[in-house]
Amino acid sequence: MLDDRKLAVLRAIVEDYVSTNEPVGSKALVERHSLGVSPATIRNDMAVLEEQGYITQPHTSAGRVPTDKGYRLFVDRLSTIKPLSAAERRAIETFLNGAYDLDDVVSRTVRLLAQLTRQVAVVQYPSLSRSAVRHVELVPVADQRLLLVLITNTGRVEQRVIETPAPVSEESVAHLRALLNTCLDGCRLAEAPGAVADLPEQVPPDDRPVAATVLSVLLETLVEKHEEKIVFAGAANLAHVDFSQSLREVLEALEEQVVLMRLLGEAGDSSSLTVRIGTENPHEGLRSTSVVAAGYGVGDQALARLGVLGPTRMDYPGTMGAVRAVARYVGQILAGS
Amino acid sequence: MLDDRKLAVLRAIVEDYVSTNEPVGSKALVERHSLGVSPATIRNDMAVLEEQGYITQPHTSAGRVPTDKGYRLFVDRLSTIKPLSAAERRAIETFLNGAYDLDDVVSRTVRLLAQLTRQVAVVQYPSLSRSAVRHVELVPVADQRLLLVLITNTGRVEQRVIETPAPVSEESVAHLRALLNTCLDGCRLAEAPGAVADLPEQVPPDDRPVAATVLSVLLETLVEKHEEKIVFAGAANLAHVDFSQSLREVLEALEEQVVLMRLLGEAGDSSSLTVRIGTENPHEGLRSTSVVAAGYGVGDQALARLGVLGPTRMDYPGTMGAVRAVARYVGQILAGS
DNA sequence: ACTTGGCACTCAGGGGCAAGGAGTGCCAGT
DNA sequence: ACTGGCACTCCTTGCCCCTGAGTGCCAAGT
Repeated sequence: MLDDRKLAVLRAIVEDYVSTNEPVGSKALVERHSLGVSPATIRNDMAVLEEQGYITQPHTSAGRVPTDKGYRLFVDRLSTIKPLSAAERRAIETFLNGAYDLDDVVSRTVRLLAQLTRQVAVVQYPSLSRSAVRHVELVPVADQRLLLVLITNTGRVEQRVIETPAPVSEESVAHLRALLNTCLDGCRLAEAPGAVADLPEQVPPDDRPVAATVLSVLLETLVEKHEEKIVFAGAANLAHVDFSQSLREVLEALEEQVVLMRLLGEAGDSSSLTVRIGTENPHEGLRSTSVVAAGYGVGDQALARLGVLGPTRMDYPGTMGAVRAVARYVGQILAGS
Repeated sequence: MLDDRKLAVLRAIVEDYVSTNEPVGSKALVERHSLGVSPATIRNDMAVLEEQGYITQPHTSAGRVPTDKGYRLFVDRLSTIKPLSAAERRAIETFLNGAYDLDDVVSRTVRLLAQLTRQVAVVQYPSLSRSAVRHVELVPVADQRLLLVLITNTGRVEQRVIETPAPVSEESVAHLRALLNTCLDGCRLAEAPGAVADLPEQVPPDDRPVAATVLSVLLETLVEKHEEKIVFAGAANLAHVDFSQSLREVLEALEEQVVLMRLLGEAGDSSSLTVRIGTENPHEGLRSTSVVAAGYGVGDQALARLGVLGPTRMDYPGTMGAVRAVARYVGQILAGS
């Protein structure tokens, strides 16, 4: 029902509109792309495309603008992900290689991605529950206070201060620490509750209340909290775009952790690259923005996601290329550290 | 040279302009404020105020608008800091009391301040070099790898992985850890280099290379890095303000850590409340914004600063009240934890 | 020496109007 | 099935004029 030329017309409309930000007319199209037919023919094709809902005109006697549905078709069938230039690859490498801890990796990544795409970048911290334990440390800091430090294989470090119900001896702490490490070493955090289930039994009866407290804090830290740590950068890039809706709504959405989380979507396997266009987004205030997101992680399994948010009128092939490249590279960095 | 009535006129102009965002004329002034004189008189006063540079008119036949100099006079001599309402105080308390670690305190604070003032809030993490050591932990995580964890009296936790030049025994680590804690306990980080200067001499010769490595990493962590960790929130509040300059410039400035740091100014004593108006700001892109900032900390000494950025046309008394209240409260929270 | 009312002047903002131009839909011809 | 021609729509721009808010100045009053 849509022959090749109509698809080519749609592609041309998307490309022109993205680069000029102005409704594109039939005459301009034949001039800028060598379609080999006359404007009138294009007009007929456009009428069909409009009827099917792929494009629309802001008002009679204006050119055409792609609809969300039009962008969707473009992304799915009419475009290919554009690989980064050599210079861009080098930039990623040099910029990310300087990072010295997880915080630094994430903050560099988000700034890099924002700069690369000239849009708003969003990066989720590696999910705790999908990471594995590298080391658990238990340090007495006061009479009835322990510091719990948890280090994951993604370099993430969590700490919590624990108030113990009773004073604990150095030896008890050492014993508990050893037990914890034995139970948990290399264990995925999501499986931690199971791994420590029978731990209390291995503790001397006197220390059981303390052990219970420590365990409950530990599990709470892993499961409940921080699952949703997420940052963004590049808000300045929104400023020169004129949204149909208010810029304020978009900024507000960006400052809500929960919204950001849902925006990136669920982490699937590492290589998944997803595009959400306009109203496909799960948030009201982002009706006129699109999100390009990818999972990243150390192996096949994605630990978390990162992506880019911009106007629906964005350069999808280029953005997808950048997001994919950065996601891969961050994965390598995390694996290597 | 400026009699009482002229000052009253200036105050009225500032207040009206802040609330209406429109140049204020002589007639409107006498109507809204009971000045007891006629518009013509006010006009004469205005002419004087304009000549002296406190107000200006966007164009002939428009009302007057305060200049930076006018706001400065207003802040210095014509206004008093407005205390928060009981409801606002309660809001601060309940919102901040739920925090469970430093990250959480800071992120809650910045969001709270943004909401309270309806502007952009900026909060600097407690400066490392001004904090004191509460505990140093040294954990072997692999054959030639140690994890260094540093806990400060502000609840800040820093960690670094250290590659040692040679394998280290458990005992050596324990010994080194004990030494470090003896030297550093309660010590201000800024004084740490002095405190550990003679530490290598107390280490057995075999362990000296390792000790040296650990020390260099420790000092590097304290001094070099992280000094400038800083966050902001509430960018959405900028959206409905129309800046004379581009919004983009402001957003860009906000995303530069260095600029933010200079914006808040140097931490002085705890109670200092500073206001920077328009061109008094050290950054080009922020010519038409003002910053209200205060130090916060556990004792008299400020550990860091926090503040608010908004258009020069802001409610100074209210903003100053909010910033001061939040700064005090955060200090209490940190001291108590 | 201030203060005041009166008055002429300035200028941004908005409505109305016409010209220009980009783009469309439709139709008849090839 | 494509194309050229043509009438039509309607946004945009520029222009003009008017209105209203606000000013500066002056002369008179206290």
